[in-house]
Amino acid sequence: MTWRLEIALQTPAHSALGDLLSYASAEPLAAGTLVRVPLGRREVMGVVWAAEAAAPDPQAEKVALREVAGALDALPPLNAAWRDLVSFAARYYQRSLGEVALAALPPQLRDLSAVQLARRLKRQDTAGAQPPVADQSAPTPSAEQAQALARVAAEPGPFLLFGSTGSGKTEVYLRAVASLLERDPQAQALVMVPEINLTPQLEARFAQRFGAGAVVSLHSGMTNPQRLASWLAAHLGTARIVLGTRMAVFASMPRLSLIVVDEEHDPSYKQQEGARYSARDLAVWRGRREGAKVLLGSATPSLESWQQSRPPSEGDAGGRYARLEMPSRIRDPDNGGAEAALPGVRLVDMNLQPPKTVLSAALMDAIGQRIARGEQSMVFLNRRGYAPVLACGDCGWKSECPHCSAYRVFHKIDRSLRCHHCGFAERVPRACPSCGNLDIAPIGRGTERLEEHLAELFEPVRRPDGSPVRIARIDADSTRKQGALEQQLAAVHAGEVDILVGTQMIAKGHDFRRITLVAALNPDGALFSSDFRAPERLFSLLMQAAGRAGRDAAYLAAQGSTAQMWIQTHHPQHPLFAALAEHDYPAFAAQELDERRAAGMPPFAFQALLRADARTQDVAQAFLQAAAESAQALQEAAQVSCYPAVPLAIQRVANVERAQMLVESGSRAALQRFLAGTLPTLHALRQAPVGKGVIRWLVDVDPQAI
DNA sequence: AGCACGCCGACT
DNA sequence: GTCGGCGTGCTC
Repeated sequence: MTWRLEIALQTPAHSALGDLLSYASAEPLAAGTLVRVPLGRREVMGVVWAAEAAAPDPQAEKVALREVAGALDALPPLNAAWRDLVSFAARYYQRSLGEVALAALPPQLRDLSAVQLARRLKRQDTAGAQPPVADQSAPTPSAEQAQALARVAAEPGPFLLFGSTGSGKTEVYLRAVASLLERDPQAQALVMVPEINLTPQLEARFAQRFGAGAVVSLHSGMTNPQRLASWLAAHLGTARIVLGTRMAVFASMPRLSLIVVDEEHDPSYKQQEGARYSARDLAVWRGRREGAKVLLGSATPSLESWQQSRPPSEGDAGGRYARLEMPSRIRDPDNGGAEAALPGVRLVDMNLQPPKTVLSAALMDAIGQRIARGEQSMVFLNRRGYAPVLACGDCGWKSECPHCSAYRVFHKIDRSLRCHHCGFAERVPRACPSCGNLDIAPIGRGTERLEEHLAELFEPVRRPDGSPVRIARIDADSTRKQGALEQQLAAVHAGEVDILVGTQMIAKGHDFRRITLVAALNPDGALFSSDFRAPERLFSLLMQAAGRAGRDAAYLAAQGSTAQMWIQTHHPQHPLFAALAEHDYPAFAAQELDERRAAGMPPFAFQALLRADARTQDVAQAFLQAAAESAQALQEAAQVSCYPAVPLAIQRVANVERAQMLVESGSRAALQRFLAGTLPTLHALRQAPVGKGVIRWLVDVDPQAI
C-alpha cells in the first residue's frame, strides 16, 4: 500500500510552489517526522505535515508523485504543538510553512543521514530528564519578589513583570523556574534574552542554580554541532531549561511549561530578515497554545505590553496580561539593608556651552572626581568609527558610498572609509578625490574619535597613585575578534579601566560593580526622529544605561559616592528627560500612549510594511502602487488603508533601490485578511510588466521601525 | 533559493 | 574552436 504524504519544504519565499508538496511513501509516516525528499535534481529535508491514507488511484494524480528518499525516524516526530506554532507563524508573518519550519531546525540536521543521527541519539539519550540540583546559594526573596512569584504561581498569565533595574527580576525568573521544576519532574522552561552577549552570564547563573546538565543554550553564535546538541537535548526532554535568543522560541520542547522573555521591549526580538517574526509575540502565542505560563520582564516595557497589561478601570476591562510591579531596587544584606539608590540624573544644556563642546566642563569635572576616588565612568555615543563623514573644505566633496545613499564612515585605526550598510571599504584618499585638495577633514564624532578626544582631555589628569588615566573603548569594531568582548569586559570588572567609551553595546545588561557615572553625550537625534518609536527606544536605552551606574550599594557606601547619569542635550526641557530624571517609566508611557492614541498609531492600530527592491526607485514604487490599486476592493472591504509608496530612510543599499508602503488598520484580523488576500496579487504582479525589474518584495508584519 | 538549460565574448 | 558570462524557468 502506498501513502501520500504532505511535506513542508524550504520552498523559496516567492516561488509559485505551494506550502506543501506531495510525495509517495510505502510507510504511513507520522506528522512531524523529518524526511529527505527529491526536489528537482537535488535532495532536501522536509517535515511531514500530514499523511493521507492511500493514494487510491495513481492515474488520478496530476503529477506523478516522487518517492520519499528516507526518514529520520529515529527521532521522535515534532509534536502538534510545535507544528501549530510553525503554521501560525507562517500564516501571521506571510511566509511559507516550510520556510519557517526548516529555519526553526538546527542547520546540521539537514546534512545528517539517518544512520549518523541514530548514532548521535544513542550517545545523547542516556541522560533522561535531568533532575535540578538543589540550590544552597539562593538569596531570600524580597517581599516584592515573593509577591510577584505568588501571583505567577496562582494566576494563568501572561505576566508582565515591571521591575526597575536592579530590582532582582532574574531572581524571580530563577525561582519561577525552580518551583516549576520541583512541581513537575518532566517540565521544561524556555528563557529568552535579547542578545547573544547576555547569554553567557545568564547561563552561568542558571547552571549554578540548577546544575550544568539541566541547562542548554540556543543562539546563532554557537557552532552547528553545539546547536544540534542543544536542540536534541530540548527535543528529547533531557534539557530542563533552554536559554537562548529569539530563535529559541521555536525550540522543540515537548514538556514546555514556562516561557520567560527577559527585556521584552528589546527590538532584537524582532527578526529582521526571512520570516520577520517577533519572538516575544510568538512566545505569548505559544504559551497559550501549550498551556505554558509566560513571563515578560522589563524595566521599560514595550508600549504594546504596557497597554496590554493595563489594570481594569471604568468602561475598560483592562488588558490581557497581569502586571506585576517591583519598583524597589534590591536591598543589600551586607550593607545594613540599604537600597541602592537609582542614579541621580543630570542634564547639561548644550545650548549654554561654548560651540563645538564635546564634553561639557561640568561633566569633565564629575568624571575627574570619579577618577580621583578610583571609581569608573562610562561614556556612550551611538556611533562607531572615528567620524561619520569625511569632507573636503574646498569643493564640498563628502565620503558618500558609491553603492548606497549613505556616507562612508572614517575609521582612523586602519585609515579606511567603510560603508556600514553594504560593507564597501577603501583606504582613505590622501587628497580630495574630486578636486585634489589635501585638506580633507572628518566631520562629526564616533566612538574612536571620542576615545582619542578623552585621552587628550584627561592627559594631564592623574589617578590617585600618580599613573595616567586609562581609557578603553567597547563597540562592534573593538569586539570583532572571538572572545574580545569577554576580555574587554573582564578588564573593566578587574578595575583596569577608568573611563569606558562605547556604543549602546555597553549599556545593556552587563553588571558593572564599580561604575558610578554614566554619560550619554548626544542622544538628541531620537527626540525628533521620523520613526515614531524612536523616543520609546531612547527612553529605554537611557534607563538601561542609568541602571549600569551604582549597582553595588555597598561599594557606593564604602566610597561615600553616589551614582549619576549625565545627559548632554540641546533640549533639556523635553518631557522625555523629565520622566527619565524621575525614573518614571509609567509617566513616560502614559504621555507616549496619549500621543499614539491621538495619532492612531500602535498599539492602537496595527501595521504592516510592503517592501519592494529594484534597480530604480520608480520601478520599486510603481510595483507597490500597483499592488495597492489591485487590492483596492480588498482595502475597502477589510477597512485597511494603504499609504503611498515611499523610499526607505536609507533609500539605496548595495546599488538596490528600496521602497516601502505602510498598511494600517484598527483591527489585527482585518490587516491579516488584507495581507493574506494581497499576497497572490503580489505574486501575479511580479510576472506582469509592472513587476519587471523588481528584485524582490517582502512583507513585514508589525514592523519595529518605519 | 538552487540548479539546470541556453545563447554570445576572450582564451588554449 | 571551447570555457564561461548570467538571463529565464522549473521543482510534488
